[in-house]
Amino acid sequence: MKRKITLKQIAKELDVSVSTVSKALKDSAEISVDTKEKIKAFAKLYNYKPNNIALSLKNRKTKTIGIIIPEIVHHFFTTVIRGIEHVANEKGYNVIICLSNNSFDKEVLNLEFLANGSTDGFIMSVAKETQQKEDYHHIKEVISQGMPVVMFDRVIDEVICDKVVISDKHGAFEAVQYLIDLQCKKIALISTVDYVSVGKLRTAGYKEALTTNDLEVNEDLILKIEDVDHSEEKIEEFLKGKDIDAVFAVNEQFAVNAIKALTKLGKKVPDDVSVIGFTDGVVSKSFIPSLSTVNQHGEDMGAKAAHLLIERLESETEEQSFQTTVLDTSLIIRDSVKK
Amino acid sequence: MKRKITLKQIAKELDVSVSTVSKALKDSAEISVDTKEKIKAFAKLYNYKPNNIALSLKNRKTKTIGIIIPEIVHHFFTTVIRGIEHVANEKGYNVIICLSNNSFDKEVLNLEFLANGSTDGFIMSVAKETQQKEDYHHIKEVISQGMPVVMFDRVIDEVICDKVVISDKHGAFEAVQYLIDLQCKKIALISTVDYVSVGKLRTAGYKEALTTNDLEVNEDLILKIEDVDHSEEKIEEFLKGKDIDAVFAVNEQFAVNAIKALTKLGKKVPDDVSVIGFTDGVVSKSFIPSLSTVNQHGEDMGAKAAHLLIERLESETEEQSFQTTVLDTSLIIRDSVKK
DNA sequence: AAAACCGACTATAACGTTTTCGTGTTGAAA
DNA sequence: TTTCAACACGAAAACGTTATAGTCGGTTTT
Repeated sequence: MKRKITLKQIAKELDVSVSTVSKALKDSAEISVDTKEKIKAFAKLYNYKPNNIALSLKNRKTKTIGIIIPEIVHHFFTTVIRGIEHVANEKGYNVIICLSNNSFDKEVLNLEFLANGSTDGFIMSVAKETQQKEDYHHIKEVISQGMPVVMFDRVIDEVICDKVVISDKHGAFEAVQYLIDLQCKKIALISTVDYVSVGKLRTAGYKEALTTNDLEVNEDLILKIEDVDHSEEKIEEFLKGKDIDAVFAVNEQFAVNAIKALTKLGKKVPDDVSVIGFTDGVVSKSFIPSLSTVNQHGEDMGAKAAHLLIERLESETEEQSFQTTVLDTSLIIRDSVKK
Repeated sequence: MKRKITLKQIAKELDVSVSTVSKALKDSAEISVDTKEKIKAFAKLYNYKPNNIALSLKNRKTKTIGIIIPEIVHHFFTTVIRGIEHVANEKGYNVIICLSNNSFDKEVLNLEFLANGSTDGFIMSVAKETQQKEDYHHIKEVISQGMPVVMFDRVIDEVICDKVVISDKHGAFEAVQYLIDLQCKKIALISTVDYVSVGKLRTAGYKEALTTNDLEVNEDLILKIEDVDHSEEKIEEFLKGKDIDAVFAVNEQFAVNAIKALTKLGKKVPDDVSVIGFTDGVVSKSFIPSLSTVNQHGEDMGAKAAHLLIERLESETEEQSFQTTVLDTSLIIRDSVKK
């Protein structure tokens, strides 16, 4: 087993100083052509590559981006990661991914740990529990230490940093407007509890669409789900006996479960009830009927977040103005709505 | 903006040496109680945390694991990541994830880069292109440099290292056996091209189940798909006019597409044709009819891989015996097969 | 009272780089 | 011959730690 070779070892072998080796490999003009060639050849032979850790320590930058997300087994988040990873790689950065599992404590731990030299900045979507607790000291802390943070999707108004979001409210508005244009009048909403920022915003969009069209907001037609795991029963129970002609759900799973429940209850989708979901995942395309959804363009979101972060990392000036980029959603109409 | 504080700064402030500070914070007996308390209080006040990079350089270990996978927007791989992340975290390791996007070149780059000090070892599933090229020098290279590598799912026999796989062949065998037990006699197989190791193994399991039960292997009933993106049309074309009573597909997508195609062709699933897929993802549960699948237990796989890697990282002795762990699959029977 | 010991520190080296600032040897200009 | 660049290289510091090996004043041992 050959260990990785270092400058020092090369220097010793060739009987020159470490500085000479370093300079030679950087093709410095200070070193004679002969020596340079000799050193380069030797380095190539032994496959010398500078040690990243040593470089990180010296340069005080790691060229890695920390990503902290609540969940990894999650289609949307993975598309965001793909977007981040793509531009990060293009710009010579690596990504190190930590999962909060929606736990506040784990988010704090991850952030603190990565902030101690492991990364140059963060891209994160905060944990559900964090949003619930409304405790953001850990994020503010790393920001105050000079680490740039870019938040996406689940962002915190109170924390001042760059953000990338979609127009949740507007996306929901458009979806509901589409349903209204189909002559739907009794549109149910299946949402999450309000402390999840996106749930709240999408609910707002739903309500706005109704009132804009002079339809009444009927709280009986709104279901807020706390526990995703038992959503299926909850949704079925909720829809039972309800007189509705459309359902707008704030995520893919809820939409699918709604269709299942409706089918069970003897209603046909899309003939009796039209359904639109949020977030375009694998299920939407495959499902029968294929699901109409609000596409969040996760990959674009990740790419934008990465650009924002890297720009900040590489700008000399300590810009104090932060921006919130709002990405458009797009409505994908498939078979779950009337034609 | 307060920068992160260092030992040196603390030492200067309190007018002691750096060593004293270091020792005090480690609660060394060499330092008087008074001094220790003073230093600890100060460190706490300024929220001192040792710099990971410096520690990594000093200790020659980074306490991070590199994960290299072909794709991130992929249910199975994310479950594996979750498994890895879980045990890694438990053992005080971080994970840094790189995507090969199924490209050989990118896999090489990632591996080379991470091997230069960034990680202590690797957990990887090789890129499709790598399997096709059969060029594994990059993996052998890092192994020969003393970096432990654990391969999972798509493993390479030719590379000597720890491996975690599922019993692809046996899983396929069981699924097909199940179909045979249902009295199915004309079972089609939808697989991938042979250079993808898992496709090959699952095909072998399919064939073995047939021959064990004295059924003939009919190559006309076997479809090998190269390009996943256009699988839907390919599958429809393949199934058209075929007289079959069951389909076994080597992944979730193929199974779903098969059901769709069958439905289009006027056949009922499961009444006319039973379908079993491989890999239990989100679609399987949601789909109507819900899909029977061979569950791969991705999370267990990740956990096992992480355990293997960490064990090797932390064992003093340079063990030369490598093990291949074969995890059992389990057949999940849902509505896509006859009862 | 000399020798040994002890308590409480400090200095130094090391991990692998890069970079700034020397320094000794040429060859040429003065 | 002296002076001075130019050249080719080396020494040392720095990034932030930790571990090993001092150091030094004071107390115990005999």
